[in-house]
Amino acid sequence: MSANSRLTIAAHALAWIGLYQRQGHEVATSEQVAASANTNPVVVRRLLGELRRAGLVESRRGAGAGWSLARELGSITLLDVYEAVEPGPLFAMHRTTPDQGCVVGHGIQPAMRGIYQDIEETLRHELARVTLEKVLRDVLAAPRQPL
Amino acid sequence: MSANSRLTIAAHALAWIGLYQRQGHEVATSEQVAASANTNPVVVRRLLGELRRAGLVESRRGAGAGWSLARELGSITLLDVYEAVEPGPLFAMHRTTPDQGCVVGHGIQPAMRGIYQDIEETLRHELARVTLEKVLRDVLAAPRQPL
DNA sequence: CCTGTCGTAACGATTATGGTTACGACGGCC
DNA sequence: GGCCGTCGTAACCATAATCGTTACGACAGG
Repeated sequence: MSANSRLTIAAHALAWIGLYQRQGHEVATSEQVAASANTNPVVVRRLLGELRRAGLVESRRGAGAGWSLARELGSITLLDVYEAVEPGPLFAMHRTTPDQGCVVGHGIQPAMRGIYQDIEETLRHELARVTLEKVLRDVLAAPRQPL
Repeated sequence: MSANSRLTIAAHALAWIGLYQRQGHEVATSEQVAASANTNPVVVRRLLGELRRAGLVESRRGAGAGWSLARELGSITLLDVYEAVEPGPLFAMHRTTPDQGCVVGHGIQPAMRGIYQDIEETLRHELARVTLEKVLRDVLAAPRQPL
């Protein structure tokens, strides 16, 4: 499917910022998040920008600038993040219109549209069950490095 | 997500072949299916080849060659087709290893892996609920062209 | 005014998809 | 045995998305 890591990186960023704020800090910088995710600050700023448009985070400019959560981790779900950073549908229709003179060509798109809608609805429901609070909890539950 | 149409075209091909066989024909050619789906015969052959590897269809070569179902439409589910034509996972991890010295960087991948596994399991369950028999039924139920 | 960070444009590398052409392999049929 | 239609598959290209990177203006606090 040529999956992408946008949802993963966005969740990583939110978890990082949430934990950082619980440690008493006001804002986190894209550079800090990028260092943790081992990627480029611009990639982080782009994704956080989409999360800001969705009302999940806020940004401050100027000196001492950075990012902060606009909502509690417990009130943000993976569905919120998914909708913020993943534009299109899960499955695509034909790139060109099927032969409308053929019975199958005529009926296939309405049929698949209905089926895909049900499936995506279920996916959204599953994503909505996972809060970023749970993500951070799972992150912190990972076994420590053995020495 | 840059969704693709592989599942859609594969389902289209199976429905077309199934209906064609119910009309008394032995085999269907990639050219016929491609005409209905309004794409190139090679694209159809490539997808049908993957379905053949999964044991869903059979192909005959030589004169009077073509494709036929290896199973009844009622015993093929969208999950079978999905697994045959969609290689990767739905969501990807980071392209590079996150900073293992950071608590979040260290725990994020195990955490997301578990969450993604649950979600994909639900998706597979939903796909398994839809048989190609139902797809064809929905296709034939599409409203006829009004004149 | 200086400095650190955001915001965003621009570009390139990489990858997946899908369309196309080409051609050998195969197997019924005359 | 040769012909012909179809599969099987390689090769190539166009397109698009993602991700990394560089660059630079905008902004605000000290």
